[in-house]
Amino acid sequence: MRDNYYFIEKLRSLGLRPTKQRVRICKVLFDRNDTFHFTIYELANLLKLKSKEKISLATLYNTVHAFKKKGYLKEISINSDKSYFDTNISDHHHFFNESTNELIDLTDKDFDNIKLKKSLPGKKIKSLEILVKVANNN
Amino acid sequence: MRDNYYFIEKLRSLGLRPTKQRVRICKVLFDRNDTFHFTIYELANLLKLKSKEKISLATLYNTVHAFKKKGYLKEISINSDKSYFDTNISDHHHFFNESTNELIDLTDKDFDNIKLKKSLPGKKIKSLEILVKVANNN
DNA sequence: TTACCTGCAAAGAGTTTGCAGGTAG
DNA sequence: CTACCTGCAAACTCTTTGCAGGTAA
Repeated sequence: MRDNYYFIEKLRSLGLRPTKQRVRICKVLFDRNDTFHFTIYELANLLKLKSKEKISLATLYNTVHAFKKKGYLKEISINSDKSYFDTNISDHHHFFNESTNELIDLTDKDFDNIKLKKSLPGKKIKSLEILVKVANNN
Repeated sequence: MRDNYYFIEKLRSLGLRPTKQRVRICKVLFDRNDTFHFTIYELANLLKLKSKEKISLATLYNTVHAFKKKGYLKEISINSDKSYFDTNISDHHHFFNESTNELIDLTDKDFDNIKLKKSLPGKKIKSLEILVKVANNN
């Protein structure tokens, strides 16, 4: 759907050098219709499926954090032993299935108006995230 | 405010043996007017201030998790390198100050009605937590 | 050529675990 | 007495870092 050139330009526009590792990571993360959630470990596995040329863990961490810093990825606030990232960078919320460790997107439209009536003097609001924990019935 | 006997009974009522370590931990966590947020490391420091008799890290982790399991403590969902716990076990929400790693309570009253309009078939909602990330102006 | 990037291995941080000895009921 | 609890050290998992070699501009 998107060719290497698209991601090379995208990376350049973010101020990141379009190395071949970064382009490969982009293709795994962004060359698809739907956004998705992933851990570094899962990303490493997706990359393995696509190509035998290994990308080192250090590079994965570097790249994912660079993407996050540039706003190309979001990190999700879940208390977990690992970090979860999201290719959906719009303001939105999540279901977290505790039985399966699965994340599902929620949008503002899934809630009646969310309006925070309190503010903290001298502090700026960076984000408002709702996490709805669910578990399988059984 | 609360004596050892209070906590011994409390622990028994939770189905936990009232060992002297657990009673000491209870006094640090619950023998006060206000609830508060803490990490295991901070709890260890609070205990050090109260007494020279050390409680091992393993026991702290065991006890905090036992308390959480029994509903005597809550764990807060923040993406962080460490786990944050809360002696306020009521349903509530948080500001998280990214500049200082400080947590501040929010209640339902600080929001206009929060009403989730979506549900997942076959799944039960366990909690709904809002995390408002803030940063210092400057 | 210069600043940035990659990859390996080692280090680091927080947390969990195995097990021997101790304690509550 | 028996099940549970504590404490130490080692192990584990995820993540970060130092540094040497490589690559983009």
